[in-house]
Amino acid sequence: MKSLDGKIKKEKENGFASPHVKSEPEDNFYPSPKHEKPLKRKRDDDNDAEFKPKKIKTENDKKAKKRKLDEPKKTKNKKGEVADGKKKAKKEPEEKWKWWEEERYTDGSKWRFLEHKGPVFAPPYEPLPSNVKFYYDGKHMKLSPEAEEVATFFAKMLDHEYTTKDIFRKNFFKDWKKEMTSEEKSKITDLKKCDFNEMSEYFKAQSEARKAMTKEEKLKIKEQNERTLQEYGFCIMDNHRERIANFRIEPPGLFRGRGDHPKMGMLKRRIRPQDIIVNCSKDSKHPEPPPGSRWKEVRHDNKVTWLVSWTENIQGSIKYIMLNPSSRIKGEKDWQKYETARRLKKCVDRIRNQYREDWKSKEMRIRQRAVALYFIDKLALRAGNEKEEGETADTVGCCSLRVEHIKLHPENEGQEYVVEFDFLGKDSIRYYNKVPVEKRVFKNLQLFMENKEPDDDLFDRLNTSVLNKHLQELMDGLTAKVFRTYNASFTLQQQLKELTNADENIPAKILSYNRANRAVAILCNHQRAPPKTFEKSMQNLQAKIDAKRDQLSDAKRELKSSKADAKVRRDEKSKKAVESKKKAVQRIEEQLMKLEVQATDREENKQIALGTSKLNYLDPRISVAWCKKWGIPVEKIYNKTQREKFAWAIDMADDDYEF
DNA sequence: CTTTCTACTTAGTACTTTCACC
DNA sequence: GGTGAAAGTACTAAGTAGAAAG
Repeated sequence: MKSLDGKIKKEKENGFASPHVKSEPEDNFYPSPKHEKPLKRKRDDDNDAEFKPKKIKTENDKKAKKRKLDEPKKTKNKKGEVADGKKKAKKEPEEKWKWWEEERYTDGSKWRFLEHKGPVFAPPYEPLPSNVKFYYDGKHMKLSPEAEEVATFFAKMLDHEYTTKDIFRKNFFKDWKKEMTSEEKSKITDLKKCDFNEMSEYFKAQSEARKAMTKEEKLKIKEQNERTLQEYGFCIMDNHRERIANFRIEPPGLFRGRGDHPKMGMLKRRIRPQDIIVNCSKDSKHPEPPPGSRWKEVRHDNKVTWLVSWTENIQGSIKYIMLNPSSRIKGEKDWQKYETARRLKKCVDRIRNQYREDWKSKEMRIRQRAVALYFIDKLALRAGNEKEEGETADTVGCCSLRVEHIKLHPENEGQEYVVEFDFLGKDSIRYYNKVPVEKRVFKNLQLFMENKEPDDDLFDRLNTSVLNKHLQELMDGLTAKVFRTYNASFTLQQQLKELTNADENIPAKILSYNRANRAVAILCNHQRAPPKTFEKSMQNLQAKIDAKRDQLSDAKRELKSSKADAKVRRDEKSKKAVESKKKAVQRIEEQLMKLEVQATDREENKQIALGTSKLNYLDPRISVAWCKKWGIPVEKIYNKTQREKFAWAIDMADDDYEF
């Protein structure tokens, strides 16, 4: 039974960042070029933009435009753009297709026309030069190309800790042997006797050489990449040229799952044309397989969004090539997600009352369902599908929690009915939290845990499918994950309201935004490994602070002496000197404060990742509205990629948007 | 009903580029 | 103009959820 030291855990009081003021690293803000949007069309005048896919719904009375052919946009690279003249920041957006002003398909189909060039395969294996040798038991051994390739995968990871892990080594060795000739197999029987060092050194040298390339060489590569992107990185879907997210096939290598993965080290095999299923429209120009090869299959299924798929050999799951988040097909779905969350907002009170009632149910399954839902709602836990044991790392979500993952404290640090959670969630990220719960919940948990072993399911009468079926009855389209979206977005909106101070300048407001964002990230338990350079960069910052302090005391001393001087001399000049010294002191004090605040900010962000919530949980219209309301350029909040993904929100949200 | 399959979203990290500073 | 940190991007694993199969 796991008992964790109470001190290691991070503080996590359901979520809110401590309220210091801090400044963001950067503070050269351009004076808001006022994000002008000529009166956007209103999406709906009745009530909030309802987004119901699969239902016939004409976007308010407005006649939606037909999806018709407008010329595919040329996508120039940024360099080209700069070349063609003064910065015309405004020019691009105007010619962008506004898919959100068009009607959606209501028949479950995802497209009418789809044409693409197929995937880009991993480059073929290049055998090592003959001077780079592999040694077995101290003796040079020339490997067959197949065995050599797999050996290089291991050699490339030599510096990594996981090549020392037993499971990794065992899995690797087993799969490596499969690639060996029978001779090799009979010779190489012990991984410990394998010396990959020359190979490893060779790759390091290669990567150094790559870094040391001349400007011209680098540019050439860049141009080649750009050509590949233009050729394979886009497709035509319903008359629009859309960016593909991942048009390159995953190269072979050694699988590294996250956390304690039983399959780590296994060989991820090379994908060939005959493994590939292509999806496109019948009347499109079909992608050509590489000369001398053929596709596994070409199909024309417009009920799905993917262009290419293949089955991966580690878990046997299917991988897909799909479109970029900026595409219509992803954007519509994203928008819809937030509309579902907004519908939940309207009925969440009812649902909460209902599950509270259900805590008293005489049926065990209903009580379990109600307690689980309470956790999902209050703590933003994931649903917790069951997983095949031994196939993946041992992680859980709400429905799959086991008895060993919680501890009950009738009384803890002055609070009653505290539940202590400690488990590994998605990506083997630890979730640790101590939360006071209502007495009824507490009593129910005691009941659920009675006569169970630590590794028994806490909710033995519940799974995600049962839970979701129930949720579906409470609200159309409601599933467990909607609660995460809802609570995240709601928290952002509420925190922005609370933290934004009208009198503050733009950097301070952005700081507040980041704080609100951080509150959500904490709620959703979005963590990251502290950056490798963290300690160092923290030290650098501290050094800067110290230097600033010294500078400050110097300045103060000077001020003092100039004051004394002025007292004696009593002339204009020395008075002026005093004034300027005063100013200097003030300026330095300000700078010092900023640095200190920056340090706090960075410290607070050490293990918290803001990106995931920003990209996946926060209704972008809340952020856009906030920017508009306070005259903050959207660019301060969203970088270019993010602005492309959220173009719909940027276009449609007014400053008074309410989630 | 349970299990398996499929399609899609969400996730952290490694790598690459940009930017601020000397 | 060189360097190191920060920002941005690419990558792909790991989830959710619903449908199909057994």
